[in-house]
Amino acid sequence: MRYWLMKSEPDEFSIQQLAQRGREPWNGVRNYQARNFIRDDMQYGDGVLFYHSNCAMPGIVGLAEIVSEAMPDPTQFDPASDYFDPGSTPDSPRWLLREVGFKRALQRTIALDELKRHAEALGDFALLRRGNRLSILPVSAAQWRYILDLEHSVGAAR
DNA sequence: GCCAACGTTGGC
DNA sequence: GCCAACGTTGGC
Repeated sequence: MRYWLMKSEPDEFSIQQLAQRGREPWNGVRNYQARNFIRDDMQYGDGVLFYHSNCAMPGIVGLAEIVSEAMPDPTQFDPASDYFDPGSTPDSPRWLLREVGFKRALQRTIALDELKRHAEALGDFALLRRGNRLSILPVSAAQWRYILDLEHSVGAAR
């Protein structure tokens, strides 16, 4: 079992929307490194930190899990989609997705700002690397536990 | 809205 | 294969 952090802009798709729908095909990933994670490294049942990006308080807002195998992202074949990729064919799809299932919302947002203050304890964390723009990134078991412990601490005061 | 960082594209 | 130009991400 592995752990991941997946970013979403709350204006596009929020943890509240995932809570309502229960599960969601995670379409629109158009980065090869993230695609390789989806294809090669994710497994059914993996844990997901749901992260809100590009918003007033970026941070981790919920927990989810991977609930499907990798499958072609249908939006790559749809000319009307923002994610349309004319270079991809159904015979050899370039972009994949997995479905993500809602687990729970966190009791409080664990903000990026707070995570930065725990950078030393978190160790090498892809989210905190300079210039990081990956929308799907790996989380170690130790980082997963540490972050979930933060949920119940008064982290904002530190 | 700004802009640093990064990935992709395309000319050569 | 190099690299400048461009587009995107995402914090601030």
